[in-house]
Amino acid sequence: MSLKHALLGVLDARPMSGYELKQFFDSSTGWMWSAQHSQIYPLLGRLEKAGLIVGHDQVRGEHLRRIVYEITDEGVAELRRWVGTEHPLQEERDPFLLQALFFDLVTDEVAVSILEVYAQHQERIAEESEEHSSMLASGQTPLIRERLHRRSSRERARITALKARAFAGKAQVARSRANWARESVDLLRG
Amino acid sequence: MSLKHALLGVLDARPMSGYELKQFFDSSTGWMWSAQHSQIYPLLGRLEKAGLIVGHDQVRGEHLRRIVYEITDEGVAELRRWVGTEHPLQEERDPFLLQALFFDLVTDEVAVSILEVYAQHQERIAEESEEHSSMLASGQTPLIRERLHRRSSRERARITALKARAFAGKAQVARSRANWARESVDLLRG
DNA sequence: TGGAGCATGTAAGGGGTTACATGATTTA
DNA sequence: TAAATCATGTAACCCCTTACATGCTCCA
Repeated sequence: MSLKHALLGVLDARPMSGYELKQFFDSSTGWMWSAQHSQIYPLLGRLEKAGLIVGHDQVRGEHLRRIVYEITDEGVAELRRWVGTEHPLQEERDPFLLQALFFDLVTDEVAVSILEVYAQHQERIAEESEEHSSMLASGQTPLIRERLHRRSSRERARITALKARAFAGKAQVARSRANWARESVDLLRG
Repeated sequence: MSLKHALLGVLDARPMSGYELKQFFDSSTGWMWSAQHSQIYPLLGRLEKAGLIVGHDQVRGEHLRRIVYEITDEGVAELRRWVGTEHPLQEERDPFLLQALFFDLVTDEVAVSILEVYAQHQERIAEESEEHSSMLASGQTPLIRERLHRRSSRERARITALKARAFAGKAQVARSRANWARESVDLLRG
């Protein structure tokens, strides 16, 4: 139920429509979670039925309608409960490492070329996450500003520090994957 | 289609039954992939229908039967094709980092306790993967011995090096997650 | 006026987990 | 003889992706 709590977590900053949520997920390399709109819209409906969010209809122009969802007190309570709970830590399942496990079946050249694309991809994620982390630390992303709006300065410091930490984690993992891939390339070229 | 190629990759070392494959996946913290038997048995049937593997019935005692699957030449070709292909690199979706992103909703104590369990879990994965990596490097796991059976010593060196590298990657990622969690604990404790 | 973007939905199908179900063989 | 292990299957359900489907509004 990660998407559920990803939605609640964003709506805890400010009310949004399904369309806005989708755009937010797509920004900065998938934020920390992502989903297709076909998954978001039905889930928003279910969350409303469950009383965790409430939707308000808005009209733009004559007929273009959208539903802006706001988190309820129960929604915040559910999010807090989920965050404060230890969840079973599932097995790592990394399709790329599975592929790498069988690199002996292809030539060094092929393996190197696949590893280099992977390394670049992970480096991009690492850079974007580092960037996002420092933006959060200095309270410069649009959403963090809204989130901090009615908080005391003590709370603000804690919130920004913890959000920045999470993205630093994403960055570190990506950096470590990239380094491993670069080392592997060096080894194969050795 | 990762499980499909995980199965082919193991069967490329030696023939196995569904039951043995399941046990193999469960050994050493989920190997590089894992699956429930309810997913394995039907898939083996489909792979046989597709001609990538062939099953041979065996009987133990009077009535206990099992089906031992062997990879075919087409199976090896399919595995090689898959390994030599660049696959779309999907978004990172780490449920734990999502949870960590909202740690500001709980007390430092709760966050620390959750982070410590996570750190221990990742450290265990790192240790087991490092161990497995060096076992592979020295050709000491049961499966790698079977895999190397009919290979030249040149091939053997390359195969063990690459398999060990893949598990080294798993270890590095887990280590990096554990380090991040420990750093986070230090930060929260001030 | 046409195309990009706004906005929301449903349907089909694959991958994965949990639960249901059955029966044989070995070992304490 | 009872429990652990061997051994294989099906069914229901959830999450996610891809595709199908519709209509409005703003701007060049």
